[in-house]
Amino acid sequence: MEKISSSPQDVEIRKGPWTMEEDLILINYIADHGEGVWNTLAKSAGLKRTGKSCRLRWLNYLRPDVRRGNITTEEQLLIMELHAKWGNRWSKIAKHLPGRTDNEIKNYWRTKIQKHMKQTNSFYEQTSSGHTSQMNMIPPQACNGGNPMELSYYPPCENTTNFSTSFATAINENTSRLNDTSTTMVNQCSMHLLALGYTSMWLFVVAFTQQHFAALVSLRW
DNA sequence: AAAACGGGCAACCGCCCCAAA
DNA sequence: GTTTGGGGCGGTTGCCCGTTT
Repeated sequence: MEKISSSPQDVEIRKGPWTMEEDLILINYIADHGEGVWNTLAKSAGLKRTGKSCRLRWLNYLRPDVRRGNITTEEQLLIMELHAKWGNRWSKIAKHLPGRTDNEIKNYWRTKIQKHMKQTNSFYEQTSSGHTSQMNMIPPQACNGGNPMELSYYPPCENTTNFSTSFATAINENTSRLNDTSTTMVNQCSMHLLALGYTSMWLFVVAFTQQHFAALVSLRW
């Protein structure tokens, strides 16, 4: 597991899990000197680790304000809402959850929420064939600011109020952005019709989700 | 009891950005 | 204007451990 690699300068770099001794060295060094240039810090502290490794260990695990333990329901909803807004911008999302790290949120999303969404998708495939594909086809800019002309996969969202707000905002932003760039009336009309299409589709999605909300929430996380 | 499997999570990797030289 | 080094970030890997067969 733990391995030591050597560079041409014969500097041993440790990899793998951190030991308690290493943790203590890092904590004590930062307590005395504060966070500085991480590469320099690693050398000065006598740690045979890269600066990046030290930084990661400190930020994700050793920092005193790191919150450990289960993600609460409030945090869970916030993560879903912010992910709907920003996509996989984990560090940005983490800034809104005090004490939580981007790594933790990322892991949580991948292990819990993505799993749940797969369950939800299979539920829809079983109960309403034909609707699932529409559920998943919403504009990518609602989550990541992508090309409004492209449709892509996005998982269904239970928090319809928050997500519909962000989606509506995205539609408005997108429409105004298109207005800025369109040079002809024809193009503008086409873009408005496109946005209108998205809005109609979204209204359908909301209605459909509300109709099946009881079934949705009955699914275990 | 033991092997297989799967989930959770810490840690690493590679890319990108930015500031200083 | 170019180079270089540090930091930040998202994606991925691999180990540990509990559960299932």
